[in-house]
Amino acid sequence: MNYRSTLKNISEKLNISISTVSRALKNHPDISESTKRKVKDLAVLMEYEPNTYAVNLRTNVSKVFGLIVPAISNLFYESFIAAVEEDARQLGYSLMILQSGNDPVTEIENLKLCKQTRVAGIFICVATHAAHTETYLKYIEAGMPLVFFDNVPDIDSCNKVCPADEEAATISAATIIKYKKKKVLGIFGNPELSISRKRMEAFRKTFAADAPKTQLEIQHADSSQQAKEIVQTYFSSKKADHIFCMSDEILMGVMQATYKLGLTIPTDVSILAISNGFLPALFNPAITYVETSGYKLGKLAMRSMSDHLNGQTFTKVIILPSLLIEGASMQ
Amino acid sequence: MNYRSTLKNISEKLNISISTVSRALKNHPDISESTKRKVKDLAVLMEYEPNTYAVNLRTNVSKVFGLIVPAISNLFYESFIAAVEEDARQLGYSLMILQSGNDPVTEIENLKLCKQTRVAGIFICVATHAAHTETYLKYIEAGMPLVFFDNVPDIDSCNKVCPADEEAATISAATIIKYKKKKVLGIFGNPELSISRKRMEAFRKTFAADAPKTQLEIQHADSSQQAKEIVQTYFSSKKADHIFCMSDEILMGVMQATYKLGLTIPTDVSILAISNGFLPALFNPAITYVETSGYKLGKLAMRSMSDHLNGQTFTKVIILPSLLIEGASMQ
DNA sequence: TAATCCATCGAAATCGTTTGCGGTACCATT
DNA sequence: AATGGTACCGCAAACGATTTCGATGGATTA
Repeated sequence: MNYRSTLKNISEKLNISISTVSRALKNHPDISESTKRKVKDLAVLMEYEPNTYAVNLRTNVSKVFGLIVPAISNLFYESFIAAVEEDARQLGYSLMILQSGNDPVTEIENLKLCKQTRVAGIFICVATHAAHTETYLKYIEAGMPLVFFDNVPDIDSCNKVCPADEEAATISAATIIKYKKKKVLGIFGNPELSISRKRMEAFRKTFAADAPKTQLEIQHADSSQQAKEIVQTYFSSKKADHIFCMSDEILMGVMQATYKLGLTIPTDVSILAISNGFLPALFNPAITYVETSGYKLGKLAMRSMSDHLNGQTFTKVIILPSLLIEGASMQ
Repeated sequence: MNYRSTLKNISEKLNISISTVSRALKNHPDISESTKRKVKDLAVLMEYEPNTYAVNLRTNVSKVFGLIVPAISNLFYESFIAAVEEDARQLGYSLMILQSGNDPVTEIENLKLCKQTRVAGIFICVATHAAHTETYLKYIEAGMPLVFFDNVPDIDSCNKVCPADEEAATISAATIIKYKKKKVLGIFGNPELSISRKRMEAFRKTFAADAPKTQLEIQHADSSQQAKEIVQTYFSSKKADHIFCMSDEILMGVMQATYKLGLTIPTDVSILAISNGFLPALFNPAITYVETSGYKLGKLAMRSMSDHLNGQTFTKVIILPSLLIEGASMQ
């Protein structure tokens, strides 16, 4: 690379001072048009590009956002990342993406790395078992622009963007009730996750209120494999006329179990999931789902970040509304 | 953040010079053990962390890799990224991820950004219609460590890691021949992509050599939607006993078409795909596929990058061997 | 005793950019 | 002729870390 193209370099060739070159390139009013022209022309010719590190060192801010997720290989995060990247580019920022592997220790390392890199802000979906409330608070109090998304800590005064967990579960339950299902198997994720808890409680509550006679069985699965086993075990003794899946991962396991069991959808059993939207369209019949879009959430997250960066002091919690997308997995 | 913790800061509190502090923290032999202790203790206490920008400005290298992909939301790239991120972390590097959106202009912008950021190296999967051979060469000649992956340009002397395109297609064809399929519909991606061309040619060649009497029809699809339409149109007039899918995206469209057409797999039509492995397991029956793992490719890419960084001067092309994973979509 | 050596440390330059402040020249007013 | 104003531009000090080249003082050796 022509790393050798610097302000000093240009200034020497033009016999003017470094400051003048710097100002000329920035259209400073102090500099005459003729000088600006000469400088700019030479800068283009020499393929001048400011040294990011020198700039950052001086200004102490960088045009980079940190983004921490449990794992990149995930339909939801993936689309979230894509959305954030799009908007970041628009604003002249780029993205440093870090995986925590759902490990609290790695998560902290990643946060440190972001701090070291002096990122302009951090998007973070906290790890399942991470309860570093103090750590997060430390960053917030130090003025680091922080936007939590999806799985967020129990901190009041911080910026969060979340899918409407309760609403999604409520809509799900209401839909199941509408179809007059009597025996429902609801599979949720790890109960230590706030998402799982919130969804489950809202789910339960809706049934209790609107269809108390429904036979409701709640189970928890940590992986799609577990979800699959739950369904297989369940159907070996009992039968349900509906299976609800809290997430894409669970949906995957459930679908495989129905294949194995030879269950026809929706006649033998109907299915409804909360999903990002990619998987449901893959099956036949298409699965009816309540959408929680990672992409849309990403857009919201960036807006929250921008607001913060633009000096908005009060924190806020943004909820992404849910949407029922009808497939053909219910009747 | 306690950005105020600098070498100068520490040196003042200890009444020693900045240089001594710097050396003490780096275990320089010139510094006495007692001084080292004092410095290190205070550094920990003050949560000292070197200013990355100052370091980079001085050394002119950063511990960041650039990674450019057409899109993050893609099963293959996603797992590739995950693998690279894992290894990068191990080596103390982090990842700057950029999407080109498959647009040559954006791709160049991203390359520039990488250059500006003085990344330690770049992983890049070039955009479909990108033929900036000169641009790539410029970077290579300037000494920028570059590793091309998956979709690579036609440049000889550069580092590439690719799935074994020919081999994957050859294995696919051989498998189809083994099952004695007579009428095969092969759907490939955009023919302008070297991947598509390579796979198609190898595919054709195998049939020509080993089963010349097979009725082979080749079609191209740019999206899963197109793949779906191709199958629907095809089956409206003719019938095939096998459909081959060059990629996950095509597989998606094909599967939806078979649903629509009411085709049973593998009795009505058998299916084989080249895939990352995620999708095939989702269907019932599971799709037989030839694996091209993004994850494994990511590992290889990082190895190539490391070698380059460690002074290996000769370039090389690494091919990731293919593997047939038997599902139940063929009989 | 003088010369040498080693262990410890500091001063200062350097990386490239930004910016406050001051300076020069020139023209227009009184 | 003295003053004020304006348009341009340069000096030099930051930003924080690294590193070269010495410097110092005490211990060792001839």
